[in-house]
Amino acid sequence: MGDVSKPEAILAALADPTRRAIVTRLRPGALSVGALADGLPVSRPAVSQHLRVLCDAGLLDVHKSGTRRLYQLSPGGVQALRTYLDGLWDDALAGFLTAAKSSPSAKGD
Amino acid sequence: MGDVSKPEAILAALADPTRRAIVTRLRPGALSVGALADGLPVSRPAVSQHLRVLCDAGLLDVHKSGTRRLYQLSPGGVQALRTYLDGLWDDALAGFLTAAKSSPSAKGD
DNA sequence: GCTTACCGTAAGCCATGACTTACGCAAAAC
DNA sequence: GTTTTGCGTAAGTCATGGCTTACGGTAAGC
Repeated sequence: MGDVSKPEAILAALADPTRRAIVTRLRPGALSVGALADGLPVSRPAVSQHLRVLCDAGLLDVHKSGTRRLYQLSPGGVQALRTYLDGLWDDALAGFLTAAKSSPSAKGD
Repeated sequence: MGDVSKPEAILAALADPTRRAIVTRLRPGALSVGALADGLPVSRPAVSQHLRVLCDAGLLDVHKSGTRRLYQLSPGGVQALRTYLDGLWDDALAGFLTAAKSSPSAKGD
């Protein structure tokens, strides 16, 4: 489904505080929608909508268990963002080192 | 200034497409506000506002050079988000492995 | 000193999206 | 078969925030 996990979608998904709270609550393990909503300050339908966004971004995985749906973190989505940040980190560090050379700043070079 | 670089602020900052475009344009090296806005489909003040958000999140560093201000990527901000994702990845993988054991899935085990 | 270049800030407008209630559907319980 | 539980979807409301134009302020150029 949403296994492409583009960094843009993941960043957009993790931008919302409620969605980050959902992700945090899912870190210990999978939870049903009701259990998830029970510890959040929003209604259950709101949680469902957020879960859709998170799943669509590839951050969550869902599997049906009887009448309930268990949501859990998907390593693939997290990995996609990590890869993006690795490249960004590389460029940021290179730029930092370049700037360090250009600016004396009396640090001893 | 914003060297604390909380993951929440960084995620919120990187959620906007324009701000991601700014970050992308800064990957090769530092740029002034005018040069930055010149390659973006928004006005210069809009870029200034985005730069403020990015700086506040700890993702960008600024240093004055005459009448212009050079903005560049800050490794610290990127690192903060990487650290957050490392922990998230750890939990996601653990949950994935636990689920793999619980669900036979008739894949050969 | 005056002009020009470069930039940040303020005020206002408008679209995106997060939340709510109401509804419909599927699977378990009995 | 009927009821109950658990969940997703639809429609509508309202706040957040991204964009614009207008303005003020500082450093270089002449």
